[in-house]
Parts: sequence; structure tokens; C-alpha cells
Amino acid sequence: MAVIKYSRQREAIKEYLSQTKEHPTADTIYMNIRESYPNISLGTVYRNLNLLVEMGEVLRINGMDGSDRYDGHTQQHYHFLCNKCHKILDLEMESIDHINDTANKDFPGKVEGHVTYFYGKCNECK
Amino acid sequence: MAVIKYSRQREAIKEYLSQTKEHPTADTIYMNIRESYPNISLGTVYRNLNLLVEMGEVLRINGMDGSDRYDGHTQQHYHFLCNKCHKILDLEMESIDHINDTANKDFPGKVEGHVTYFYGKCNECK
DNA sequence: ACTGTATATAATAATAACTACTATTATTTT
DNA sequence: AAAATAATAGTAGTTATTATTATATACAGT
Ligand SMILES: [Mn+2]
Ligand SMILES: [Mn+2]
Ligand SMILES: [Zn+2]
Ligand SMILES: [Zn+2]
Repeated sequence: MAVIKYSRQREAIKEYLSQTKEHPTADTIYMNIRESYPNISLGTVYRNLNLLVEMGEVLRINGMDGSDRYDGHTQQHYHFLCNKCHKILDLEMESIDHINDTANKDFPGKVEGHVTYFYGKCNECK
Repeated sequence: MAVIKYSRQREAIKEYLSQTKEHPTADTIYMNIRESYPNISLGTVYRNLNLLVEMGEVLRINGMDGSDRYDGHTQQHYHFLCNKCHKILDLEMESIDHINDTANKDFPGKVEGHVTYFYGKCNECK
């Protein structure tokens, strides 16, 4: 796949992700795009999500539960998972990139980055 | 399931996990236990891993790639994932639990903990 | 605007990781 | 040793995701 051609399906996915504050699964995205494009296929959603992640236009959040989540807001930020209602929230907090240095200290290889999420009780559930 | 009864299959899994320094998948564990228990079923491996994780005798590491990894060494420690050879290594480093406080600062809910792993190039791959 | 070619799509099949079910077997209690 | 209970092997089912393929769309060159 050398040249990337426009598709309204991909545009709709990007649009939907940029305007939601949630962190939807591929299936949730599918359900929503369906309202404007009833014939869109789930495979198309997955393929475009992979493309968008690869292009850096969308973030993939994985490991929180069974299925991957997607985030249209690509500036670096951290996530919080509520243990009770399982909502995923953005965390506004100062950088913790220094933990890379901590990790590097006695490590023979090279630590380049980290993946972190926080968990606990959200405002409503605590 | 009120009472937990002994089983040599479960014992073999625990034994295998306690002596390996790797972080095997359920399937890898299955392959290895098979050498001493050729009839063990993959379902038995999964069921016992879940049990052992629940009992706190084994750690589950998820989100690194498609399938969960298991760790027989249960003292809290961090992991490193090599981007090139995809090995998972233990990281000996000082505690970074203070990042919970950082995350809590302006958060209306209650941050109780975090999940973190580091990535980069291991000693052989860098 | 018309045509050719490459890319994207919908629909569907396939895969991978894991869980559920059930008849049999192993462990523990009595 | 017999009864009671839990674990197992073997298998079927689920869920999330990827692969396949025939058709549709985008778009560069005329
Ligand atoms: Mn986010
Ligand atoms: Mn470890
Ligand atoms: Zn909550
Ligand atoms: Zn490596």
C-alpha cells in the first residue's frame, strides 16, 4: 500500500474519535459510524484504526481489559481506569517521564519509554 | 468451589513458573508441562493459572502483546519489553510508587495504584 | 469528462486466545 | 473402604481481531 487514498469511512472514524471524550472500542466506533454509514463493515473500522494508529493520528490503549480502546487526542496524556464502573478517564497531571531514568539506572539495555495507566475509584464511585 | 484440592498439574505449573526467569504465555507453559504430563489439557493450564493469580501465587502480566504472560516471582517488580527481540525482562529499580501521588493531585476520584512497563532495546539488541 | 490503475470497501471466512461444559478421575472426608 | 467433592481431559463455544476476495471508489493522466 504505497499511496493512501481518501475514504469517507476513515474520515468519519477520525471525526468521531476527535469529538468524543470517551475511549471507545472498535465495536463501539463501528456502532456509531453505522448511523451515518449503515453499510460500513467492522473490518473497515479495524483496518482504518490500524492505519490511523500507524500514522500517529489516533492512540491505541490496550491491556485495560479484553479489547483495545482508541483515543483521538494524540497529545501525550495518562489514563485512569475505574475499578468499579470501568470508565476510562483522562488524567491531567505533570510529566512522569523521569521514571525512564529511574528504570535506566542499573539496566544494561536502553529504556526508551514506558506505558502506564492508573486505577482506583472515579469521582462517582468513590 | 469452596475447598481447593491438591493437583499435581497445578503443582507442576507452580514449579515451572518458579524456576523459569522468562515470562511465558499459557501456551508455552502448556508445552512445557506436557513433557511431564502429556495428557494435561490447555483448559487445565488456564484454569489453574487463573486460580494461582487469584490466590496471589502467580502474577499475570497483560497488555504487552496479544497474550497474557505469567510470572512466578510475586514480589513487586517492573518489567521491560525489548522492541526488537520482544523478550520480557525483570527490572531491578527503586520504587516509583510516588507517581500515584502525582496522579492523585488534581484528580477528583481516588488513584489506588498503577500498571507500568518499560520498553526499549535490551542489552543484546541495542 | 473518459479511462486506467491502484487502493478501499463490504461481506465473509479464518484465526488466536481464552472460557464453558461434561463425563470421568483424583483427592479428601467420613 | 465408601461417599462426597473438586479437578481433569477432551471438546465445544466465545470474543476480539485479521485475512480473503470480488466489487466499488479515488484520482492521475489524457
Ligand atoms: Mn485519553
Ligand atoms: Mn518478572
Ligand atoms: Zn467509577
Ligand atoms: Zn532484545
